[in-house]
Amino acid sequence: MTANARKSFHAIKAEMARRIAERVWAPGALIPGEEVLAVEFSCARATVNRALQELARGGVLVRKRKAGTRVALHPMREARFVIPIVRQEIENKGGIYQFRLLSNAVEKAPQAVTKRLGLAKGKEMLHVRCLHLSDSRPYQYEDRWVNLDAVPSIRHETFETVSPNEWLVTHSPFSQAEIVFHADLAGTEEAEILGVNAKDSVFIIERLTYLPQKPITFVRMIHPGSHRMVTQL
Amino acid sequence: MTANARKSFHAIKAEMARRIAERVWAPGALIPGEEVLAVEFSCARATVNRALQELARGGVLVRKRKAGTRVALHPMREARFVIPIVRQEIENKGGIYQFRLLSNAVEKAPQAVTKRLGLAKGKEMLHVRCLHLSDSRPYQYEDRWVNLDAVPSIRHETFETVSPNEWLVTHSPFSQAEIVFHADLAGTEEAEILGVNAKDSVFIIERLTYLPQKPITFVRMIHPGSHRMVTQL
DNA sequence: ATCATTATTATGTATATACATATTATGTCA
DNA sequence: TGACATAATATGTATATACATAATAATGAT
Repeated sequence: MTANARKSFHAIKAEMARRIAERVWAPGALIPGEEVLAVEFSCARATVNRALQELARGGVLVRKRKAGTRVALHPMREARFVIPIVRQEIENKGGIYQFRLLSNAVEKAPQAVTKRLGLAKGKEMLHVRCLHLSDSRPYQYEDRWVNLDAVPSIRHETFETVSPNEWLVTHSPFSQAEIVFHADLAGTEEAEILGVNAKDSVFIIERLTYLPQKPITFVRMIHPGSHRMVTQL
Repeated sequence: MTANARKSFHAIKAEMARRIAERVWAPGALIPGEEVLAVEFSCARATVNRALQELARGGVLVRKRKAGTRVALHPMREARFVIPIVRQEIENKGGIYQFRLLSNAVEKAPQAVTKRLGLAKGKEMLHVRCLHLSDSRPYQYEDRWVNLDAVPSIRHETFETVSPNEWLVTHSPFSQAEIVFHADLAGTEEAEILGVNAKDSVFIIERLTYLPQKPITFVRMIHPGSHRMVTQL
């Protein structure tokens, strides 16, 4: 049965992962070539190749042409966070989602923003601030600056029914993004909006999005310090 | 030239990404089937398949058998953080790495730890605390509990030259892990160790690692609030 | 010996083909 | 009409084959 069992790349990948986990293939060791493994697993080289490539992408193997494949010495394993829109995030956790628009105006952007986006100092941008609530309790304070040149149509949006977050997701694509996580202390304004004490810790996610050569938006998403971002790997 | 240009799945993937970004393929829309695309790009279906699968994995496409492929409506794009060992992280940033062992003893683990790992309350575990420095300045305070049943050989390790982090990476594999990010205020002890003021914000990464059915270790990695985790996508 | 050139080799990718599988659409019978 | 079996279909995967590419090893000329 095992001899002629269906040899899917999943099974092969799993078996190879096991060998790595159980040190049959030790860290740093060179593992057999694709041809050899294909014979061992009695499958096509392409199948082995796919399994190996996925493991390499996961960071447990390091592959180099001609040099061969070896077990990663320092498994810089990648943690993958899925970043959904806030509404989904809240609803997935079983909360009731609401949001409150705090302000929506065209203003001169502060230098911190224009600099990050590579725009001219003092540029007029759309500044939208809103609060996302889960079960009527503050969940995330969103402070967003939008480049009007990139998304001119946003100028006439009122954000009465749809949050800027969601509006942008469905109206403005992006091709590149930079995400930063860090911790900070709540300022008095932030604290008041989030309903926490000033000088409490907050968890901040900053996101910059671009189209090639065109900055679109800079958001600071501020969570109370109790917020937890979880991922499995 | 374009007609007979080499049609790699990379190019095809890029072109499809462009179409999605520029709304040629709108969010939620059904895109052509693999066969059709293969004809359009004049390549094999397998090549189109690979491009589509990678885009689906990135979260911009949603595929379902028989139903076809459509552009994700709410692109829950995944952010991928590579989590290297601290030493590498510091050295990559051009800093000089050092670490200081703060304590290393077998103790009864607090309930917060045993509970998270699914171990018996009051279990004896190895408790190792150390400080990682970048250019002689505190970078990360590592507070770790290790399940001695899973890694008995760690008992006799002194961690004089190699940090517990690195020791475990090279001596104990894991197959599953859970990672949590959050923000908090520094306690007096943490503040002193990290050289920051008590009640300053700190950025905390918690990691639990397991082998199937066997908890290995629980670590709290505490950074000064100024720490930033960055990723591109 | 040193350096440039060439062969070798392991991985990377493309292709045609075949079959598997999940899901939807269809049709049949009660 | 509704329940259930059946066909149709798009994606998913496996395979043999061929060639591309990167990196190393071997070779030869100076």
